[in-house]
Amino acid sequence: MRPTVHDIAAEAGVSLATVDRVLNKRPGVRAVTRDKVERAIETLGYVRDVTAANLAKGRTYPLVFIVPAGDNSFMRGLEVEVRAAIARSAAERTEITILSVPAFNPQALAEALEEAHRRQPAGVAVVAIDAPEVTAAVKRLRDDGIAVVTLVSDLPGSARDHFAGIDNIAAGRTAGNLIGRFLGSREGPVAVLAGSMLVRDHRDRLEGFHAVMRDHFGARALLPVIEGQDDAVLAQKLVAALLAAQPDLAGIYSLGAGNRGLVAALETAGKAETICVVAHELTPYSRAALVSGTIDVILNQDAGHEVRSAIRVLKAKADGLPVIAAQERIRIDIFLKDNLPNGQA
Amino acid sequence: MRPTVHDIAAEAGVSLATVDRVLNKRPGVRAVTRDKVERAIETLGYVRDVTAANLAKGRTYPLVFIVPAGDNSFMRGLEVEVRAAIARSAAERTEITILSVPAFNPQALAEALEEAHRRQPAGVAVVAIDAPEVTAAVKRLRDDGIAVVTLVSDLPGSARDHFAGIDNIAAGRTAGNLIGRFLGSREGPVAVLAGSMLVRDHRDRLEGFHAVMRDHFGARALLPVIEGQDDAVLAQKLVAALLAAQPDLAGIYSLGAGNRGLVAALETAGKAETICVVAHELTPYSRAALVSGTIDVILNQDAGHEVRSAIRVLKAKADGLPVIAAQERIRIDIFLKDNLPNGQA
DNA sequence: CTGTTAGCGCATTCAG
DNA sequence: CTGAATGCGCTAACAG
Repeated sequence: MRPTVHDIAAEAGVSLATVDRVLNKRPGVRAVTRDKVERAIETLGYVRDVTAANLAKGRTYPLVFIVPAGDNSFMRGLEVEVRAAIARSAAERTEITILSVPAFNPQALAEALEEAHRRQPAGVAVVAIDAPEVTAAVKRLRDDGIAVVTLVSDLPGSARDHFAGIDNIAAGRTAGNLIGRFLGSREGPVAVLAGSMLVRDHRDRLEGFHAVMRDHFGARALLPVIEGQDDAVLAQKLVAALLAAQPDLAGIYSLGAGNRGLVAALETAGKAETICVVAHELTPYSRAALVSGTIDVILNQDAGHEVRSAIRVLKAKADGLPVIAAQERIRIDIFLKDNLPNGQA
Repeated sequence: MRPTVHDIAAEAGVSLATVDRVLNKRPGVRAVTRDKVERAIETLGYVRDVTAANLAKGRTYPLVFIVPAGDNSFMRGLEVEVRAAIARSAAERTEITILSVPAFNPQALAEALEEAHRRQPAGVAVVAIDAPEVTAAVKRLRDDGIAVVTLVSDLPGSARDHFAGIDNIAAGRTAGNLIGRFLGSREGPVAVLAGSMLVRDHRDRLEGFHAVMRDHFGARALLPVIEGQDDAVLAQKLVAALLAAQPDLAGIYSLGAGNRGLVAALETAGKAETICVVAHELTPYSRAALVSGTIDVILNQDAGHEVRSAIRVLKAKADGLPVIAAQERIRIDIFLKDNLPNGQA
């Protein structure tokens, strides 16, 4: 049987309360006494039973998640994962509230952060927009002792505690490498379809993509970026125009959402098979297009992992505990039709 | 505050003990009483606090992991993950023993399973070899009420409760698709380096690979499989001979271990840059070769995920609880140099 | 500064 | 068949 607080109390010749005080680094213990207890902890090899501690504390963590509204499938999937986390609230001692905000609207996001602030939660997770008013709102939260984690899209240079998302520069590089190699010696330019340069993740992906294309596939022409606002209808219109204007288009990197529109345009133009397409995020639509062959590769971030990581980090920060960075790293998944998971999405 | 056993006892007008009896489906409760309690549970929306239950029970799960010995980096990484799980034993209420056995030796493995049996654990996780004596030993464990999970390599047709590993046919297909597309119109045959056809995972990968090459890249010549016994020295010798015999070799699919030997042979022959190589398992060696460009793609299974999944399943089976299959699915990771995680491995 | 005591939510004797 | 009482390992008033 592993040692308990009783054992260390006996070993040190003190009471339970004193042991608890040094265990939780609370004041009101003489240095000598503290030493005795710490020695006992050491010699007995005591490790605290966290679940028992939580049971006794009865502590819960009120958290707020701020997620963009709209019909972006990835964001809807993200919200599903947050709701799944809500379903686990009891076991995880969390109380999660979801705040929905219009997409690509810095003003609205800043207001949502204020709303979150008013609720005085232990932490806030937010899909960020890279804008000064957002950075300012995050700072106010932090100044008030509320932990902040950016989710999916980061806010570098802000006071946020942590970013729960993928390395988007690496994602862009991966896309470039795959498109470059898949096209091989085949002729024709490559286009990029983005959502908006207002969000950091899209900017980073573009940067990584351009870097690889420049360094390793310099002969390949790159067309100017198209911004589809992550909107399926707009994306379809823009891509249709692109296909008409560039009959010899060889590849498309779709680094944002709106893949439904992209796929529709490709299929309408009868180009589904011939153009090499690398897209982001595994959703029911993109999945179908991968299986049918319209999309060749999907780069994905696991929204479930991101949400669970954000919660772990938020709880740790709220308790002033350190975070094991390596454990919280979100991986860039690569899916071909052959390694598609059978499950959800 | 969420309802507790006390609340439901009060609501149903019975004692705690009775509530506990129906909660844990123990006998000795009249149907009427049981109904009353179940109704109370329903109306109050009670959900049991598992951590408190575990605390009260003080139950632990003795588990045995059987892992092949030798200098196979992947297996050593797997063992590291099992040791990490041992470090978490306190929190997870497990007591894990590791048994080491010579690789590719069905006889030795069957004996290790007997040794595990003697310890009377709640469950056994085993990297299987597809052989009758192993299947028989697994059956004896199961007949004795001990849960069995195969790890990494499965034992289809046996009595094992679950397989914690990837879909190796899909992995082989993925490898075929990537090699086929990367080579494009380039001429030259493709070779396959395996460990041993004695283990199911290698056989499955080969099957998937052949299927895709046949169906989608029919023009590409496939050389007979080379078996390197997952041994670096042997693999190096065999690959060196292959390179000498096939000067126009275009690609290699390394579906087992022994990548150190493969890489050494390629670099010695000065073919590191020119031949397209797809290999399995991210280890320090394969990682370095991916970064240097000798290996083009690494397919990986996350040993940490596999170990954690095996433990979850073993505990659930030991308690007679169902397993959520989708949640325990192990994904096939694809790594290019661009999306390599910075962490371990 | 230190000790006593009473729970947290649940499981389990042991009586009745 | 059912209930009262006790304890799991830890925390938190409240006394001293």
